[in-house]
Amino acid sequence: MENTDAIDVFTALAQATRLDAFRLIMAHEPHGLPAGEVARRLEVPQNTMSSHLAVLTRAGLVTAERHSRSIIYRAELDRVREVASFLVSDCCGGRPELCQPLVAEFTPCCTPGATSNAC
Amino acid sequence: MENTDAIDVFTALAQATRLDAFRLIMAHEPHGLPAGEVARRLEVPQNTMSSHLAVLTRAGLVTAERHSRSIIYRAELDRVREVASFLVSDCCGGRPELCQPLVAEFTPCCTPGATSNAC
DNA sequence: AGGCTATTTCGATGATTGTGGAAACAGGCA
DNA sequence: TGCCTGTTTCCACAATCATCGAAATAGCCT
Repeated sequence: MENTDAIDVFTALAQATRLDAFRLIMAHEPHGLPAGEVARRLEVPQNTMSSHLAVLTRAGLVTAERHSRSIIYRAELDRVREVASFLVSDCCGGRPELCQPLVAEFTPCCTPGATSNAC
Repeated sequence: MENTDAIDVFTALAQATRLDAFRLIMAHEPHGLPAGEVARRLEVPQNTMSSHLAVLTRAGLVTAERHSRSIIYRAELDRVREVASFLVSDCCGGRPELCQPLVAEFTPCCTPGATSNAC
């Protein structure tokens, strides 16, 4: 993940309305939620919410799919995982054993293909 | 973790210089790095870096400790874990089995006391 | 005390961002 | 076609933020 991608993600989540929107959308995985419903539940005008959803979309945190007249937004949880891994990727100067178990949950032991908790 | 705490963390990381600074400090765990050294390595004036480090500190992402004339900054990786857990805490409306394995690395299986990968 | 180094605080400037009214666009239905 | 609903784009204003020169603070040394 590029540095600028991570900044887009953090910028997207660094705003109260957007953070609420993302968490609301995430709470509705895997069904998703239409844009207007997000605006209504958070009591924000539709056009304001629309621009916030656009920021979340550009950051890769949600995806939009048209369904008749509504546009359904769904969370991209892989993106969260990517950015978390990015943050701790070169922790401790490449000697991860130094900062275990702080990063234990982010890196090898739970990723697909790992064989044990012993990383 | 409060909603506002998460926003402070994301705001702190949503800026190129601060993200670089945090990752640099994290790369020097557990020894830490003096403020001037962070500024010098990232080629940023000391006072500019000082205000950025203040933001990171207020967000709880780093801690400062005076050591003679220098002020040593260290990363608070627990804070990263906290905010990651916060993000996925009510994923899928409290039915986490619906979005496994997306959140597998964040939650139970690798936390202290867990007994297996089978969460 | 005086001088030196490391760091922070103050203050001002230019740039970016959140917000929401108004208008435009897209799709369904009569 | 015309009308309605859901959503986005355009635009402008107020507020917040990043940057950095200058001054202030903190600590060590002679």
